[in-house]
Amino acid sequence: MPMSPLPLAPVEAMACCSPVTREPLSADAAERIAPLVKAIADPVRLRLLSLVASHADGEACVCDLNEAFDLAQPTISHHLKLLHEAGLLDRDKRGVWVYYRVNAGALRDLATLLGGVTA
Amino acid sequence: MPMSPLPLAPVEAMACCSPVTREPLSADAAERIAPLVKAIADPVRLRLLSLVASHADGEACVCDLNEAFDLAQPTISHHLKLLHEAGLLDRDKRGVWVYYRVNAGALRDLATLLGGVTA
DNA sequence: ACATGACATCGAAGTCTGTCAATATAGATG
DNA sequence: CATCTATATTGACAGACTTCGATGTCATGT
Repeated sequence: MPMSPLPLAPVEAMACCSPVTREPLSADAAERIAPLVKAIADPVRLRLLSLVASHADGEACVCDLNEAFDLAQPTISHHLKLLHEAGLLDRDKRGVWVYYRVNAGALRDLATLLGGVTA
Repeated sequence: MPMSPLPLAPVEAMACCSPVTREPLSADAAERIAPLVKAIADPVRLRLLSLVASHADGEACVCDLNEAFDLAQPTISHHLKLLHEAGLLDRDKRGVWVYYRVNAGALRDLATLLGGVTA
């Protein structure tokens, strides 16, 4: 399938980076940004993101992540999928294992968007 | 009621400010932070926050906000309540009108938390 | 006192979300 | 090929979320 019209990950579709507090967000922009924020609006996904980000080598195997939670494996898999689809986690399959690493740019854009430049 | 044990707005309950990407978030911390993120994980609330923040004098009357949306008044009222309860919007009733303004500190803490210091 | 206008609260309908058990897939190994 | 192991997908269910119309509250004006 050569360059088919894949749905962009939300993070790639962001107008990008003028803080939300600078000028009124258009309805369209809000609709594009909200799913990104929603992706991290869950305690499990926050911890997953945090675990992957702070893991040695900047990546973590699903097997490691599963152990960190008291949840069924499909549940973790589901949350990882959401984070991946939002563009916040990159996926890399090596052999039988799957490694996730954070998309630093995406996370930075998100922080900026939320008024980061207030400093 | 003198200093009764009011439930803290989520933003006041944050351990505060070490970026999510620095070290693994504890389950407790994640449970405290997630509701805050959830508060802005909706297109309408994102726009409300943005409208209030970018409004002249840094505050906006509910009457102004209602007009900006194609939604019923109770719906806007509901979203404003959520933002207020999360500690992101301050509420100030003057006469018949109610004015909301952003809690800049809360928003900044949130941005920092999401890895703002990545720069 | 009564009416009006601004905003909040309530209750209900429909949709979305988080979770699990069961099952599928796909690489490694015997 | 058969099997085991790591991860993903499916289907189902309970609870949470968004929205609305109806109603309540409170300050102001007549």
